[in-house]
Amino acid sequence: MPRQVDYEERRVRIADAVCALIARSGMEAVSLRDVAAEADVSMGAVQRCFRTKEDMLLFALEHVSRHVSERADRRIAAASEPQAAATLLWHTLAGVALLDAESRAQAHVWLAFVGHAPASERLSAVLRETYAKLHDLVVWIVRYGQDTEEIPRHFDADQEARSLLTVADGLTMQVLAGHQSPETARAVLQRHIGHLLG
Amino acid sequence: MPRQVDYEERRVRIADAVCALIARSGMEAVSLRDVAAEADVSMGAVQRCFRTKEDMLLFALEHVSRHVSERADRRIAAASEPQAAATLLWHTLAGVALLDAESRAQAHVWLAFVGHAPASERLSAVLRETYAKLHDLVVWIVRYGQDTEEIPRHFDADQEARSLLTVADGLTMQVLAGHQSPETARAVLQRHIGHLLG
DNA sequence: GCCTTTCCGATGCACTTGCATCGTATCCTC
DNA sequence: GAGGATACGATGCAAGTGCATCGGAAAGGC
Repeated sequence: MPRQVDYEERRVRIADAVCALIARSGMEAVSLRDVAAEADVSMGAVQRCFRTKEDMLLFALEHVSRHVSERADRRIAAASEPQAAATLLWHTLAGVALLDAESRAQAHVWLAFVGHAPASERLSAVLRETYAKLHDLVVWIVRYGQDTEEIPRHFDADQEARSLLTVADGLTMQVLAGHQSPETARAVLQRHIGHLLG
Repeated sequence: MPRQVDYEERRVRIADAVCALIARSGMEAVSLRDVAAEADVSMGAVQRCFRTKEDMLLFALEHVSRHVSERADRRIAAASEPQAAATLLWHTLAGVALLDAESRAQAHVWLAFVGHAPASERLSAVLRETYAKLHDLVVWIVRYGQDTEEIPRHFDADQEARSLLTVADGLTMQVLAGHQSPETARAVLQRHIGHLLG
């Protein structure tokens, strides 16, 4: 058998490079050569990992999606002792909104792909799937909050989850656009969660 | 004197072509040739109107910004008889969120430019300026609503305006991403405005 | 009718793009 | 080691990019 390479690791490395490039100069600055240079591999390696450029971009999006989803899931699964629903909502939505500085690149990537969606049905499908998962997650937390009586029963979990996710997305966008600072964004999110607590 | 041309009209025509292309296939599909073809003018004409491609994109963004701002302003200025603040908010924010089908292209453009912002300080400045104007406008409406006693005094106009604009942006994004239909988006917006009415 | 002045469309050019190709270096099995 | 399969990096290539150039078309003043 021949020389073995951890393709998965390399793919992730390349995906990170893609994210960095998108965050720095936007989606249309992503060329195979630049990606290879950023990831510090040869172009041949990139081509071996991904059949086409679109495959590469798709993987990068899935990479970010996975990151966001898993971070949100962990918040819940890892809670050995029960947490307040408000706390869960806060961490989950703050994570989804990608407000902290380290998530900024991912926020850019997410936005770039939403903008790119009409051009690629495959990308669009990944986006919708991720949104659906996040929505279900938020619904679950809201219901959980109602079970623990933190959140009054008269709220419609589905509607409230939709609102919260919308706010998170809006914050992502406005922080990226420079219209809000991460701090004011966090405040907005806090207030919206506060509304649910009776 | 030589043959005269209405440059402004042509610039707008080209900007519309840019928007159409962005909406159809994303920002990175915008080439001078394609723009010229879409606007049904020659490449030479495009080059005469805009010194560089970036100038063209900048004008397209300003075009959309102007469109959004003016539509919002008109809602208020044209109201010869006083309107309910709730109605003003509704129309203004629905306009900003670009929910109707005809605004879909503009929503795409807006999103594409937010994604492109880090690559161009000039673009970024236009975005921030537009956001600032819209924010001031929404603040004004909220205060107006407080003056007419539609909206309780205890609400902080600045904070509420920030929230509302955030929701509008989030809706733009989620509708584009295919996670919400324009109908559910409108419902979310309605509910958020409803919260303000005591 | 001519001439000046502005505008236009085609073409050229240097460069970058995504992808294909190919000889070589690398590693595992035997 | 020897052999063979695999991954690699450099190079090639056609297509497309933004921008510069230039000959000629159109439109008014004299």
